[in-house]
Amino acid sequence: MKTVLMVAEKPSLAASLANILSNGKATSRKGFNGACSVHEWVGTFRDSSAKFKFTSVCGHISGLDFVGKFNSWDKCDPIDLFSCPTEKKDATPKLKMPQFLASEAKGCDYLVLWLDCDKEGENICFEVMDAVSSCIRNVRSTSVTFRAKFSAITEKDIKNAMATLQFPNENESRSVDARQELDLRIGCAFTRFQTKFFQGRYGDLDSSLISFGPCQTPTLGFCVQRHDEIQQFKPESFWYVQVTVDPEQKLEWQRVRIFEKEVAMIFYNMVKEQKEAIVESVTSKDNFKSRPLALNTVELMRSASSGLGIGPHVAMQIAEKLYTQGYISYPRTETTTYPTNFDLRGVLKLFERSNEYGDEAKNVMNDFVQPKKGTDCGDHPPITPMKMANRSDFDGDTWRVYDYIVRHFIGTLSRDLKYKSTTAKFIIDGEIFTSTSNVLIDAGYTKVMTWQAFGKNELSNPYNKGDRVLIKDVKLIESQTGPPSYLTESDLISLMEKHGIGTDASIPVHINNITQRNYVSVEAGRRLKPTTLGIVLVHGYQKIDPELVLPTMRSALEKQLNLIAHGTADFRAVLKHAIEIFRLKFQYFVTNITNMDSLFEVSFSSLADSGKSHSRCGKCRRYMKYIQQKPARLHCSHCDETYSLPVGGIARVYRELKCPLDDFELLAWSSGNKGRSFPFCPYCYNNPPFPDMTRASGCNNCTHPTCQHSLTNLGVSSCIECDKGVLVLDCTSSPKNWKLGCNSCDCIINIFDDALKVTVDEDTCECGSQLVTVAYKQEKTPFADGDDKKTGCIFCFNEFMPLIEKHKAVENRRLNSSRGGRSSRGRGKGRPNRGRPKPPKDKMAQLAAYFV
DNA sequence: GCAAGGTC
Repeated sequence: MKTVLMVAEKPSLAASLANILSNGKATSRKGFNGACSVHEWVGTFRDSSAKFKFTSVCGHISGLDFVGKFNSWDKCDPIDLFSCPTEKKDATPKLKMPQFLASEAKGCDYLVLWLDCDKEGENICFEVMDAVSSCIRNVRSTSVTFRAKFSAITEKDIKNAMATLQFPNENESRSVDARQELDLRIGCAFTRFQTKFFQGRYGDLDSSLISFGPCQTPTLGFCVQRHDEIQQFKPESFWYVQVTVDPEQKLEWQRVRIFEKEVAMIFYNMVKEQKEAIVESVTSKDNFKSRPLALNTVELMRSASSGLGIGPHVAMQIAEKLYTQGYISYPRTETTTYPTNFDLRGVLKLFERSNEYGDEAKNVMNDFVQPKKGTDCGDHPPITPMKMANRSDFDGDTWRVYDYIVRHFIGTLSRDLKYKSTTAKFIIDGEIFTSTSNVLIDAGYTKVMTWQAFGKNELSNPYNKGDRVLIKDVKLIESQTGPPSYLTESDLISLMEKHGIGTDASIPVHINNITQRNYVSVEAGRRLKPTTLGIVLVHGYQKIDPELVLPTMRSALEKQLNLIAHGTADFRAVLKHAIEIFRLKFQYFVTNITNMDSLFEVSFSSLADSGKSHSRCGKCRRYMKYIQQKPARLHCSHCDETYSLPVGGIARVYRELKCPLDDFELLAWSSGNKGRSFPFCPYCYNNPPFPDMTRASGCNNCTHPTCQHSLTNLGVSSCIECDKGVLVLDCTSSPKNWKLGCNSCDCIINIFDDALKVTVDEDTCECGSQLVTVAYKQEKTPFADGDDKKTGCIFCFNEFMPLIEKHKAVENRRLNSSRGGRSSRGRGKGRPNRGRPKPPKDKMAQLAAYFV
């Protein structure tokens, strides 16, 4: 019997598709990666009986990244990112997706791909084929691998897809490869360049990353565009005639308003003369407010933001949680129409006993209205509740999102809101005024979607045709036009959707990005107000190359990519062309960055003006400025150089000591009272002097052979907690505090309280540790024999034991080494002892290495 | 420390 492997895009879909195709007979087991399940049954494939295995991936298997040194910000020029090699890497290594698929594919004869029917899905088809290519023979052959094309998750559609299997479309997949490569190269090149450029010049930028991206930047552009409209807005005065009749009722003027005072005055003077208004006509009509379409992702995000005050990012996190707990259906979908066979009444029935919706659910059940027809995008059914919940089952916001989804669902099956509008038309000396009353006839869906309730239920108009109504008062009112408001998050989502920026899944990510990077702030009513940084960035792009911030940039790119997808253009040619265009744009941007910089200059303070004088530069001997704002930096305004500093903590001047290599003053970094600390040279920290010293290293990682602060001279033993680190004597807070700190992990051992001096000897203990000499003031010596100075091993010398801070790891170590005492000098090379620390690297070998 | 796109 042949075996057919079938793969969906996510675990939930594999389960429901398997259930449909097996007529509910599939058995399920968890895959070895813990995330995916495998559903198995026996059925018929190509007229023979066959074993089916249905599993899934979790989105993309792999993602694109740069190779090796091109991932380092310091080892390459951003322009290189347009031409450097790239490689595919596991998207989520812990899922072990390729291994999982390969293991399930063993022994399979056919592959049927049930990935989502869009370009990303087509791309994942090829990722799946790659993953199983060593396990399924001829996986690229059209007699082995098939593509199921479905447009709804319904039995009819799915079984039809199974009966009319097609082949994966490589062109569509390649267009996604191209998009990935372009996004990566463009985004990273611009981001690295502008981040380094502006961080090297300003001290008070409120973001530690100045990112650029083909989606996030136009998204920011929308917010700044509205800001500009507000700034440029000039209020205009206008006038209108306000008539009040008796009984008290203000009429609306048909001319609404007039922008010339003289003209308005003429009308005012005319109307003012009259005592009566004549009712010329009274007309009525029924109006409707339509029940909502079935709920999709974008609408959920918009309503959460505008109605519940919950941002799209958080709203989607909540929706996903509700989904995985089985309370709602899959929350990422564009579709706004229920599948034809969807059991709407079944869902409604879930809520008949609910305290919250019971009455509404029963009413709607008895007065069931067919939902409005929306769009079927062929992805997933609209978002609906799946299970009844009570208020007490969730925290506040989760409840509010769930409550919204339920009410929206019931709303789609309710009647439209209906009201009667009656308009009376008045004539006053030829001028027309009106009065309209709106009377609710049927609250319809707003009974359950109460926030949309009819607000202006008024008394019906009392007027009849031909009535003469007494005019009580006539006024000429002056007013001014007002500026627009900042974009609401909900407006922004609509704009992004309209311009094709991001997808339903990525829209909240982009919005989150521009807030996290401090380009916009979320104000009252979830309105997005750009920050100075956001404004300056967008205006800067507009000065240099407006296309960089235009929403059309993404769609133009998509157009190019579609040529690949449709097979009308060659993948290589399109990609090469697009990369070249953006490479030139990037070059132009770099050479003209001063245009953007002139905007930064006005808004931010230069490094030279920020921070405090701190320590001396090794090149010019002048004091450098210490900028403590994130990211912490030292700036030498004379040399115009910026040196980054360790993240967090503080870097104080270290006794005016100097690095023997470059003459820079040493700093002592400390992450706090009981945290890590080490000395470092700001120059070496940014430009490691030795090949075995990585960037961002302190002196405790420096292998300088003779410097008194180096690892070579202060290293005591290999770390007792981690594999790769060395415990190094840390004198930065001596003589108050002496300690050993690991140069790799967080391990710290406090030693020799109140000691005058601690030094690391040349000799080693037989356990492999360097011996240490400690000296105390005579009156403070802790030793029983009254000696004020002793040499021994921190770990083995009994007299040192009480002077080493109790530490679990130290305790363990003592058990392994009961011997105490002095050096075992002359006893030959220390035997390798299991469970005992390895000695620090051999000093002579290191010395030799430098002089080669 | 970068992008955007899937999804857990």
